[in-house]
Amino acid sequence: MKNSTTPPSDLSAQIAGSIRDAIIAGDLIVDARLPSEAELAEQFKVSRPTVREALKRLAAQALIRTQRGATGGAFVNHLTYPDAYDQQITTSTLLLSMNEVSIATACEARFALERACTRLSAERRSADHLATMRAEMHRQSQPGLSDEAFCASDVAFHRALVDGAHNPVMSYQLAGAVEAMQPLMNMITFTARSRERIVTLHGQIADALEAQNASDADEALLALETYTISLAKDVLDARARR
Amino acid sequence: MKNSTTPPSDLSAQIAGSIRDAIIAGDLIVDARLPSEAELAEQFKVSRPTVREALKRLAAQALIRTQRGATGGAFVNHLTYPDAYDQQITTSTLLLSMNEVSIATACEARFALERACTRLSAERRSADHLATMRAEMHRQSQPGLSDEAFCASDVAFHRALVDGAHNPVMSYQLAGAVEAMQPLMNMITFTARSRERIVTLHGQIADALEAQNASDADEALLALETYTISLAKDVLDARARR
DNA sequence: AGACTTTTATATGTCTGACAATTGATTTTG
DNA sequence: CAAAATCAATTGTCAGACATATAAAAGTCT
Repeated sequence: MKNSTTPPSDLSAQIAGSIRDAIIAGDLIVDARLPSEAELAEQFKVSRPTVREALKRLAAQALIRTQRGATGGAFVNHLTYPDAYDQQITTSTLLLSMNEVSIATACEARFALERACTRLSAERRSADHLATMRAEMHRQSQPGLSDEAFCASDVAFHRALVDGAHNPVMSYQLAGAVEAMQPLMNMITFTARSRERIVTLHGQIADALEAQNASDADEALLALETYTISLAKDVLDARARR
Repeated sequence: MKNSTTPPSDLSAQIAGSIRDAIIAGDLIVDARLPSEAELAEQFKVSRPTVREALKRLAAQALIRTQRGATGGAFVNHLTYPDAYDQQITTSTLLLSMNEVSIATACEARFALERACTRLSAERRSADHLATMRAEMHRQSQPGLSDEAFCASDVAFHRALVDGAHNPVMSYQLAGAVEAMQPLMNMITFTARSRERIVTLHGQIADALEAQNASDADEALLALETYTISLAKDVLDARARR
């Protein structure tokens, strides 16, 4: 954690850094109101536009929110899980798309992390989660489903698996891993045959969780990982031959 | 992933969203130069300060970088792993500190995710990673080490464990989980006795990885999780009695 | 007195116009 | 031809102004 230092230039970055540090250090607690832009400008000896640029930087990270009006101003934001999800997903998606991460590497990470949930999910999954998983499996079985819709349903299935662990921190961490994969997965064309196999494996996972059998779920996830990677490999090979 | 919509207000947020979407969609590739601020202002029918606020938002998320001078401008940034780490850690730290996440929940998530690495780490760990782990264990054994330094060394140990999996996506995902725990861990006072126990468990983990025995490493990690949670519980109980 | 309306103060949101600083490209010069 | 001076384009910063939203205060009517 050393993102507090800023290069000598860029006053707005320095100011944003100062305020961010104050928030992280706890000097500014949640819902505390920052001084007005005019006051900040005076404090930091800069103009208001510069202060505003700094505040926009913080707003982009969901660290503060602003409100207009008489009692308005910039307030330290309560970072909610959905806020954090969004950032996590945006960052992860871009990271994968800009770093030539192979599908194999991404899949390996994703399924390894998902397997981390099986113990807890097998123990704690509620009827709700099982129902969601079954419902998504049903959707995945429907003919005429577009590849994109199939992938979206796949994500929903796995989200239910992860959420079944009833650990919000884990759900948050894995949201990025699972959802960021979607653009990569969308490159794959799913045949009727491959969909059938995937749904079968999903069924095994759901069954194992319902029976609270973590190791069976692990095994099915591992098989799903292997199968997904082989599907992706086929796509890439076909593309290379072209 | 639905962070593209923006509330009707806040022109700079709308513009930032437009550009962000263009980047994510691939319309703007890495290192592509955006139009100058003046041109963007004309395109979006707003003033330059408004455009600048939008660009600062994107810069805060490391989506673009700016350069001054004749051939300067805003360029689509190559999001590197370190960039992503920093954001991940900042977000995770704030999320934990602002949502009354119990130490037990955070620990559970962290160790579950770390156990996801043991299979791969046991298979692929290099001599380098093992050496780092041993070195950190040695540091942790030194008397007179502050609690903070002990925690920092603990983080380094676990980072080596995670990096041993040789999967950068996984390292990135776990950087947040491990480092974000540090502020929580810093609340714990480590006695000589508890340090000894932790180092022993670290030794078991390192030994298991060296022997490429994943399940032993799993077991040691589980024991470490249990022990860490019990230590934290003691601290909280003591604080509650006060 | 109490409820509704108007005013007012304060804050952010946006615009205009200007100048400073940086930096690559161009031109000039030795 | 090479080094130095100049130029041009672009971001960084500033000052001042007006627009707009919003809650509190003041005023007004019943």
